[in-house]
Formats: sequence, structure tokens, C-alpha cells
Amino acid sequence: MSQPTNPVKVIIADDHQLFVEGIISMFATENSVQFIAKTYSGEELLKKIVNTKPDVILLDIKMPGLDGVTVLKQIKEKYSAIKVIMLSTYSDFQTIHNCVKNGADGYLFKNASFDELRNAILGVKNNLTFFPMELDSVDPDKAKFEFYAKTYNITKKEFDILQLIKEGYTNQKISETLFRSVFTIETHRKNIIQKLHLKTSGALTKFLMENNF
Amino acid sequence: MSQPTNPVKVIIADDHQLFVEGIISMFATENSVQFIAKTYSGEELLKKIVNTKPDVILLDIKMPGLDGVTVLKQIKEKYSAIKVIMLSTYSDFQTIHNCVKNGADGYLFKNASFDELRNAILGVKNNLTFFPMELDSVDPDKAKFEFYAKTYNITKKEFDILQLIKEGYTNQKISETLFRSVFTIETHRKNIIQKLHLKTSGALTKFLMENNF
DNA sequence: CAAACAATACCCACTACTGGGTATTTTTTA
DNA sequence: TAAAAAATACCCAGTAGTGGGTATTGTTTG
Repeated sequence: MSQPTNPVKVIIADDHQLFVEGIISMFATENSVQFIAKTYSGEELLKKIVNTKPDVILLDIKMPGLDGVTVLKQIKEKYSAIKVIMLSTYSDFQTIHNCVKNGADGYLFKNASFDELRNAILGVKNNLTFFPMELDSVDPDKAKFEFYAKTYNITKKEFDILQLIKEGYTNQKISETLFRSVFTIETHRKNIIQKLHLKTSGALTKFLMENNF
Repeated sequence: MSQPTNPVKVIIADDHQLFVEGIISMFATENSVQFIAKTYSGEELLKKIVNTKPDVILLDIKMPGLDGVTVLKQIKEKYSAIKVIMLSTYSDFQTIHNCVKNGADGYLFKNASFDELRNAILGVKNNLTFFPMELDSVDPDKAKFEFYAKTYNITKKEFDILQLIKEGYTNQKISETLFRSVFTIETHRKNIIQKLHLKTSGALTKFLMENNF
């Protein structure tokens, strides 16, 4: 008979509301982990910690206002018992070094699977650290590609083309740059727009900028 | 006969190199103000202060790495005699409140004229503060429009249309939203692209995102 | 070694935007 | 109040991208 333990109490802090809601709903039926609060900023988090003593905090590295690293420092100063897992994207994972120095117990890329997230939370609760890769061996470009491959099914060629689209290249220019027919690029562009659930090229450019592609 | 005084020694810190060069060259023939150093980051600035004791520092609010407010605090702690003027855009001017609290001697919008800048520098050197407007009365949207009007000669209508282009609207959608003919919107879009020295709509979207429009 | 996936390239009809015009009506400002 | 600036709307020829196909050639991988 499995040991019935108290669920791990977790607070999540991330300015992307949809992301927060998504995570919480993923854990709705998981009784080893219980989300006791959600916050959309560092300031909010620091306030909520006082009343709702959590075991683990999931903390976004990049937030407007108080950023993750600053918040991490303050948490570790005042409540050293609380475990903190940093959430990062391919673009700000360089900052993780800084977090490790400041006492983070683990980090996760935002495209992590449910199981990875669950394991990380349960792990740090049991005083383990959770660092999924050797930080120094992470190639930012590769991490970026893998993020898009995993999240949107983007292929390598499509990824390469996205780099050029982001620079404002027309299909014509791209075809010259990559030594391919314009038709090929048109096909790729169409597939990309579909995979990202977008409508127009304008929306695509916007997407790339907003997501710091 | 006018009193020949020593020029005010100034350091500028801003991550936009072109902006920095522009400012310095504007003051090349101005002998009341002398730029003794330029730096492109907060870290760099803190190092350079040690050797080159400046009278006044022009400090960008938003920089990668150490941001302006953090740098301001450190300067005012260690070298309280140095005067600091914060540089801000319409989009981060909310942070100015924070700077004032932390001892800034003045602030300027980045589209300020030569005369404003000169007056500010000479002013703070003489222990005056330089706050061009009541901060609470600044309307961010208005400040934003005025920035684009001043910098690129963008008109109000063009500004409104830019908001929609940024959202990824086509000319058709914009014409429906603003109850105007598509022809009108096409004309405006053409003029906008010209005024911003751009080529394509893709480049325009990119511009809007990069400049945090 | 097939099946699945990725990359390539093409067709066609259609929509969207560009560039270079012209021209009228408002609105602002000197 | 006359001149300048802004906003409006149109034309036309041309380029760029969309949407919905088809189809061939590599490349993985179960």
C-alpha cells in the first residue's frame, strides 16, 4: 500500500497568465502536488508567500518589474526553507548561472513535459536539486530550435527560414539566400503559418518578435 | 565679458551606440560641456567613474544587464556629488518615479532637443533639478505619440493606423475599423513606410516591435 | 525495407500590398 | 483669411503572399 503523504504545496509566479493557467490545470488531478496560489508578478509573489507558506515556488526568470533573480534572492534570504525552481525559455537560460549562484534548487525550460515538472517539484521537496542539463553544454541556438520543434513541430528548414523572415526578408530574398526556388519558400512559409496557427505574414512577424525568436 | 568657466565633464551610458555617438557629436563644438567618456552598459559605467570623475552622468533607464535604476542607486551611494540625469523613452518613463526616489537629479526624454539637453546638464551642475514635466500628468499614450510625431513626423491618423498595423491588421481590416476607404489606408501606409525609411510591411512590423511601439 | 516525414518544386486563382501618381476636402496655423 | 498641412479617396501597373492543391526525391526510423 502506497504511503499517503501530504501534497507538496506550490506557488507559481509567471507573468504569462495562459501559461500559469495551463500548468495549474495540468495538475488538477494530480494529488501529490497542490497549487495553493498563482501570481503574475514578483511583487505579488513576495506578498503571497507571507500568508501561504509554500514548499516549492515555480519562478519565471523574466518578468516585468521585479525580475526572477531579484525575487529569488529575497526569498532565499527570508525563507531559506522554501525550494525554488526557476522557469526559463531558451532565450534567457543564460541567466540560470546567476540563479544557481543565488540558491535556486532547480530550473526547467518552459516547454518541459508534465512528468519533468512533476519530478522536479517532488525532487526539490526532498532536498534534491533539479538541473536537467549541464548548463555549460547548452547551445542557445540548439535549445531554441528544440523548443520550436517540440512546441510547434517546426522542422529544421522551417526554423532556418523563420530566422530570415524575422529579419524582414521576402520569399524572393530568402530563396536567393538559401539557393532554393521561390515556390519552395512559399510552401515552407505556408506550412509555418499553419503550424503556428497564424493568418498573415504580419502576424507571423509579430509572433516572432513577441516570442523573442 | 563672459566668465570663462571650466566645461562640465559628462559621461553618457546608453546601450544604443548610435544614440551615444549622436549626442556626443552634437556637443562637439559646445565648449561649456565636455564628454569625457561614453559607455554602453551599466557595468562599464561603474568602472569608468572610478578613474574619470565626471560632474554629470547621462544614464539610460533601460539597459541590458545592470539597469539604470540599479546603477543610479550605486552611484548615489558611493559618489553622492555626481549629478545624474536619467534618459527615458515614452515606454519606460513610468520608472522615473523610482529614479526620483533614488536621487536622480533630472530626467529627459530621448527625443529632447540639443538645447533641452544642454540646459539640463548645466542646470544640474549648478545644483538645480531638471524635471521637464509633472510626472503624474504625463499621459503615456500622448508621450508616445509626441515622440513619433517629433522623431519621424508621424501624424495622428498615421499613429492610429500604426497601432492597428502592429496588431497585424491588413489594410482591409483597418479600413473597416476606422470607417475609411481602403485607398485611404493604403495611402497612409505608404506614407508611414516612407517616413520611417522602411521598405516592406514586414520591416514595418519588425520596426514597431523592436521599438516597443 | 517499407512507411513516414522532410524537403523540394510546381500550378492556379485570388487577395494584399507597392510605387507612383492625381485630386478634393478639412483642419490647422501663421 | 490665405497658405500649409493633414486626411481623404481614387487610378493603374506591378510585385508579393495566400490557400489549396499535386508530385517527386531524399532521409529517417520502426
